[in-house]
Amino acid sequence: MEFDTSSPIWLQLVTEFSRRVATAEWAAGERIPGVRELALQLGVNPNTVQRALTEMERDGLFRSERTSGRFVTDDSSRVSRLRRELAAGAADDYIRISRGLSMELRDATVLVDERWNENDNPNHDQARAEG
Amino acid sequence: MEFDTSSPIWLQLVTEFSRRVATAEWAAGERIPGVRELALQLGVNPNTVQRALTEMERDGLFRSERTSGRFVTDDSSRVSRLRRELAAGAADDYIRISRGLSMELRDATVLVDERWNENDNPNHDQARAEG
DNA sequence: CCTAGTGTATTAAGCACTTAGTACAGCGAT
DNA sequence: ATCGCTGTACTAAGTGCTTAATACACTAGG
Repeated sequence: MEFDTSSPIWLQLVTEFSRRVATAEWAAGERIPGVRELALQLGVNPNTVQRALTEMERDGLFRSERTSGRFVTDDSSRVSRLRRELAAGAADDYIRISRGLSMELRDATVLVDERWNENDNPNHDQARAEG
Repeated sequence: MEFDTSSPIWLQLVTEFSRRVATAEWAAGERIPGVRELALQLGVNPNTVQRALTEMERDGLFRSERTSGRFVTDDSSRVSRLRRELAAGAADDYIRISRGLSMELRDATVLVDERWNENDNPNHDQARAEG
């Protein structure tokens, strides 16, 4: 997996793991790979994976059984709440930036409409102000 | 100004200064405050402001005259390009996350519609997965 | 019993970011 | 000439992130 140097890797792992839980790629009640294996797959240090998972455990997304592994919470309502929060958070971020640019609601939704299908190609133009 | 501890302050300054240029809060050709005054207003170190402005200068957003100050570029097409890039970048981020959650285009646009007006209140619920 | 695999904890090193403090060159106004 | 303001540069200290390398307690399987 590719990581951005502009924010801590453990935070990016929280985002990725949250996505996996929210989409049931890691289903409720299921055991997830160990910290060492995840670290191998993701190309990071086990300590960094541990950091991310510990934070998420505080939020009730996982429970860890000290010798048999780590499991996604059984509470499926917790999972659907996570999914709603992730979507709402992304929308709010977009809204905040759009309003910061003095855009109108219609401009913001039209822009998403226009760009939705162009984002199939992973090599798409990703120019930013910070280049 | 409030800063997030999860990414470098100088990067957050690039975002904020870009917004100011894109909205003509800092108009094309206009002189902007010095690094020391900006640092005072923003509550950060002058070196951190310097770092952000130097990066943006590389992108042609500013020119600095060593003794009289720093000025927004006169090239208004450069400014409008910046504005388009900021909006498109925000939309692409939102699209990427939405698709990562297996959402449909209609769900994504409806969510922005629903949340647009609620984001007037700055004390709005900002719950995230990472707590 | 013994081995392998869990989560967890600790230490040391390197790196980037942030800050405070200081300094210098150049220009304009007095 | 002097003072004040500019951008710019440098050092030192502190902090957090990341990694490597161990180590420990516990349990399931052989």
